[in-house]
Amino acid sequence: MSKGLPKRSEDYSAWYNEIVKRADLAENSAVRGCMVIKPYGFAIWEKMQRALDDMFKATGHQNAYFPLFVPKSFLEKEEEHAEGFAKECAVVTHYRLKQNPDGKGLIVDPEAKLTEELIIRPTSEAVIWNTYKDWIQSWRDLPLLINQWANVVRWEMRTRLFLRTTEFLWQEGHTAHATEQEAVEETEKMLGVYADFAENWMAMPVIQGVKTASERFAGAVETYCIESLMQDGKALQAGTSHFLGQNFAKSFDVKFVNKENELEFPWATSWGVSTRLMGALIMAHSDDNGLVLPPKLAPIQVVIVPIFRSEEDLKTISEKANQIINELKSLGISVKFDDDDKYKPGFKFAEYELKGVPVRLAMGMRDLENGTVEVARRDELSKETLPFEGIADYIKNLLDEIQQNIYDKALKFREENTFVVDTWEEFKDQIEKGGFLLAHWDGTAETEEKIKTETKATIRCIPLNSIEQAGEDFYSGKESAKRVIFAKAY
RNA sequence: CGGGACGUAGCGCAGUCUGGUAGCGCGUUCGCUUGGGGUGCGAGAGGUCGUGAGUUCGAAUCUCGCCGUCCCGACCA
Repeated sequence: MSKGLPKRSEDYSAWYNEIVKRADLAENSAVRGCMVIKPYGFAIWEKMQRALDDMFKATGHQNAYFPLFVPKSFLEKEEEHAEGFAKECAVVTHYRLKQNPDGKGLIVDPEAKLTEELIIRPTSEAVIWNTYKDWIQSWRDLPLLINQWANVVRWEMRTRLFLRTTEFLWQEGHTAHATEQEAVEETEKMLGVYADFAENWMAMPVIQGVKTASERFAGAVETYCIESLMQDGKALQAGTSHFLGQNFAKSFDVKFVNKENELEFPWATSWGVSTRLMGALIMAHSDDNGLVLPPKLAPIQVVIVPIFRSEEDLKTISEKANQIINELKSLGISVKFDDDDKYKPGFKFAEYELKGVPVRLAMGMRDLENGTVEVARRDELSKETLPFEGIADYIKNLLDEIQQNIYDKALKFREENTFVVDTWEEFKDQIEKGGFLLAHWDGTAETEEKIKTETKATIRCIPLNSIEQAGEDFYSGKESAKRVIFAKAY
C-alpha cells in the first residue's frame, strides 16, 4: 500500500472513499447503511448548517422540531406521497423487549405489539401538516414559515458515504401560504437560497431547474432543483424545493378563513438539503492530493507548520508565529499552529493537504533570519516565500482569491463538459464520456423512460433559464420547444 | 431479490491451481538517526488462516454445508 490516494482519473469511486476516510470526514458504521460522521467532517457540516440557517432566518423562517415517528395513518393520508415513500420505510412495530425464555439474550416481546405501527420519518410532511391543522385557522396565521433540522431514515438498497446513507441529516422547510402565487414564489425563493449557498459558500456552480413529472417529489405539484456536475462527469442533485399545491392541506384537512370570511385550503411548499452536500463538496473540488475546501467552509483556514530542530528553535519560531496568529484571528480567520513534534514537517504538509486546509504557512529559522514566511495554497498546490510584513492582510485576500478560484475552476469544468446534442448517435456516444447534455425532448414520459433504459441517462432538469427554441426530439423525432439537461446521475 | 467476487496479524494483501515449518507491506513497540515535502537503519511484539463437517499420515490449500462482507443491477436527497 502506498501512502498516496488512488488516482482520481483511474478509480473515481476508490478515490472518493479514500478521501472521506483519510481526511477524517466519516466512516461506515457497523449499523447497516449508516454513517459515522467524524469530528473533522462534522465541523465542515456545522459551518454549512450555520450559513444555511442564517440564510433561512434572513428570509423570515423560524426553526422548530417535530417528532421522529410518523403514525402509519398519517403517512397514508396523502396518497401519492404514501406510495412514493412506502418502499423505503423503517417501521416500529413493538415497544418492548424481554429476556429470551428459551435461551440467551433478548427477544421482541410479542405482548408489546403496537396497535398502530410507527414509521421512522423519511420526511416530515405528514407529521407537520397534521400539526399545521391546529396552527392554521385564519389568514392572519399565514404565511407559516418553518424549518426543521433533523435526521431522517430511508431504507435504501445500496448506500455510499454522504451521497446516500440509510439515516442522514438534513433540514426541511415546510411553509403554508394564503395564495398559490405566494407559495410558488416561496418555492423559487428557497431554490435561489440553495443556489446562492452552493455557489457562494461551497464554490460549486449549479443549474436551477424543474424536474420532469417522473422525477418529481411524491406528492408535489412541481419540484425545483439545483443540479451540479461532478468531476467524473456525473450529475448530483444538490437540493430540492417543492411546490406542493393544496395536496397536503386537503389530505390533512387544513383550512383557513380568508379576508372575505370564506374557508380555503392553504398552499404549501417544502424544501431540503442534506449531508449529501458534503459528498458534493468533496467531489466538486478535490484532487489527487485529497480534499480541497473552499475557505468559507474550512474549519481550519490557515495552518502554520514550524520547522525546528531544537526546543529553543521552536520557542523562537513560536513567538514570531504568535504575532501572525493574533493578527489573523483579529481578521476573523481560523488558524491552527501545529507544533506537534511527533510528526515531521513533510508528513504534516501531506496531512493538511489531504484535509483540504486552504492556506499553509511554514516558518523555520531560515525565515526568521530573512524576515519571511513560506505561503502555500491548497487549490493550486503552489508556494511562495513572502516578507513577514503585511502577511495577515495578504492571507485575508488570498483566502478570498482561493474561494473565487475554486468556483471558477468548477465552472470552467462544467462549461467544458456541457454539450449541445442533436442526434441519437451523438447522444449515445457522449453520455458514455459523461457531462451535461443539452438536448431537445418531446415532453413525454415514454421517451424519457426509453432513453433511461438504453443509456442510464436521466433528465436532470428543465433549466429555468432555458431559451425557447423550436426543435425536434433526438430520440423520437417529435416536436420540442426547449432543450433539457440529460446526464448520468448519482 | 438476481449476477459476480472475497473471507489469512489492527489495516491492505500474497500463499490455494499443483496439500508438507504461517508470509509480505503499512501501522505498532524499543534504540539510534533524521527534520524546508509522508526520514533512514536495526531489533521486537502481534495469527484458533470466517465457521462446521469430510477426504488424507498431514488441510489456509481438496470436497460439501453454513455464516459474513463487498461489488454490479432494481430503489434513491
